[in-house]
Amino acid sequence: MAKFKLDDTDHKILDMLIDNTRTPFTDIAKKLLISAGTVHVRVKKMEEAGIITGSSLSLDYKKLGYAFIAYVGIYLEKTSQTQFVLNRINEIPYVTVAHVTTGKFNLFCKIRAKDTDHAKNVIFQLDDIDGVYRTETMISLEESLNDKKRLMKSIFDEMTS
Amino acid sequence: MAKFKLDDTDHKILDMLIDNTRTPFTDIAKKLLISAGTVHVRVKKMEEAGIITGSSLSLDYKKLGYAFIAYVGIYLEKTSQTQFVLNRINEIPYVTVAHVTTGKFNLFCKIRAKDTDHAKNVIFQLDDIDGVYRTETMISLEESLNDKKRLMKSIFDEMTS
DNA sequence: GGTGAAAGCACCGAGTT
DNA sequence: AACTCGGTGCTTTCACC
Repeated sequence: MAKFKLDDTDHKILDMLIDNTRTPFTDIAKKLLISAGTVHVRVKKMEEAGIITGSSLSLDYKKLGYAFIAYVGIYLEKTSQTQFVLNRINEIPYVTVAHVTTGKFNLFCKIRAKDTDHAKNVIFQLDDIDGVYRTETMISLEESLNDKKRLMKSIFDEMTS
Repeated sequence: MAKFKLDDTDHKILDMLIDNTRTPFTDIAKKLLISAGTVHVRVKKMEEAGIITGSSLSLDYKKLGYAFIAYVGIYLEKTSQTQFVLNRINEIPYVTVAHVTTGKFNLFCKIRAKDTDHAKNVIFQLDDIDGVYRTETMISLEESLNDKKRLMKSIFDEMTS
């Protein structure tokens, strides 16, 4: 888990790829005044180092009829059940991410559903897992994703300062 | 925001691209026993319809020294300040996503930081925003992302049933 | 660690069925 | 809507710096 050394060029390559993984390496090369081969080698190295773990499509879930987002906090009967419950949670496809947390809840997850009825169904599934004592739901009325470029820039500035 | 009609072929194309946006269309074509041109046309249509909104790199933030994740619930003095505070929140690069919510909190966000010290700093920034009455933090000890393919499959099964 | 050129493919539009 | 096909341009490798 050691920090990996990224130089200015790596950073600029990531910056151009982060919001469009299909940006041609030739375009990147032109902009950075290096050869396309170099871009290729550097991307490959970042992949091998595990910095770049993959590339994923961004889909508009609203257009697919899945506009409902909620966060569900989960209280367990005993913390020793954490792993078991986490495994059960991850079997539910409508749970997009789950966390083991400190604070109020033992577990915490984000769900994506069609509508309130569907969400109710998912939450009932969560409630029904053995060891779950109680759940608490927060419904998202509006989601605003932050720019990944901004975070990258901060991480990079931090590295080089 | 109407549902878009995706057939089995579209679904299979998305399925192959969702975890690797650089999968060659010729590979997809071979697997689906259609021509690469058809794959191209269908992807383009899904882009035009706004189903596919983009593609993004997945990075290992732990390897970049940003292993700390927390969720912060925000109580406002007045709900009329929601938009103002949301805008301020989105200026902080370490906030990766923010939501307007019902339930306990008025706003809810996810932060990514280097360590507890850094997180403290980010949370103090949130606390300092005009109109924020109080915040409540849940620290993630472990994050487990769910497979996007599984959600896609469920969405698709639902569409065709 | 970078280059530039060359070979191999992929992309993508035009024309056809 | 889907296919084929060809021009264009991207990727990837390799000998060399």
